[in-house]
Amino acid sequence: LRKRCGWSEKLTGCGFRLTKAREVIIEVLKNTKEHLSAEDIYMTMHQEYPEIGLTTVYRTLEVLHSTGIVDKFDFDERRARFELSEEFGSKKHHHHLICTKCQKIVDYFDFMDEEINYLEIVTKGLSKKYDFNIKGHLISFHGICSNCK
Amino acid sequence: LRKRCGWSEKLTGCGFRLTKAREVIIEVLKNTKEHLSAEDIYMTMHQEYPEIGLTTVYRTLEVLHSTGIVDKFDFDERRARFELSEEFGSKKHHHHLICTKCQKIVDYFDFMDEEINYLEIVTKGLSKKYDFNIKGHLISFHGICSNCK
DNA sequence: CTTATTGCAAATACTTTGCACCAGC
DNA sequence: GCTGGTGCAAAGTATTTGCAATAAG
Repeated sequence: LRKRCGWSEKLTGCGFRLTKAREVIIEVLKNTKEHLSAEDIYMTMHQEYPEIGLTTVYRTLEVLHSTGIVDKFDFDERRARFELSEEFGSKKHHHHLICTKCQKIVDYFDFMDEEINYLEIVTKGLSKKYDFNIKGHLISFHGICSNCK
Repeated sequence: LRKRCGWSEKLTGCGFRLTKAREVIIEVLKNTKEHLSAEDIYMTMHQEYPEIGLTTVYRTLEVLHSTGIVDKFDFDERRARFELSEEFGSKKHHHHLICTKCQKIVDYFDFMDEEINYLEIVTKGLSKKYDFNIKGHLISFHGICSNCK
């Protein structure tokens, strides 16, 4: 029987303190469907919480990432992008479809049966073969979107 | 009937010139199994070709990437990494297994049947559903490797 | 009261740009 | 010879770090 924990329990459980900045940043991530950069997050909160600096945003994201509360993505850009992990966000697990021309990113959630089947089998196979404790995966397809064709 | 072209034909075909720097950089990429960063490449050539600067390496990689001769990867690092694309390199297409602790990257080539089957079907399905012209994919699993467990 | 957390400024790391010169074709 | 390619130095951008002040538990 596993207790269902919120992000605050997870943070305190890992020895981190609950602070305004952390609360606000999680709130921002909860209220978007986008993959936000550190600066996006900073800009969003800055009106209402001008006392929270960009450095804190970076440091908070690092903490939230290390505890598994947010996922971090490196698309083919310079900056990293973040979103709440499946466990804590409203967003279900998804894969990406990236346009290499306009950089638009489409999230898709509606997996085909083959996709689910594949992941299960291959995760198991790889874990065994390479003696890895696999925690997750990142799948993205790239190409040219309808607008850019 | 499509003519099979080497990288030099591809470059000139796209209106780029053949230069020493481009030749040497491709040579470096051919002689490694690793995913090299721009600086890795620069360091490797620097002994023998001290007249080629880091800037040129960056600019060349940009050209080679834009023409599809090299693939560019953003792992969970600050720097980008490069390798010859399947068409021009000796390395077959592969997926990645990344240790989130020590950052070790394992390439795996030995796909299970499910993996190949999956990719074919899902690529087709997504192309149609999202009206994308899909050129490729990037698949990585992450977790803890045997050493770090 | 103890120690993690923060803001600011400065530092870092990687990458890009401006410009004058050089080299493919 | 025309135009793209290059080296160098300088600028740019995302991110990290040092440090003294502050706040969480």
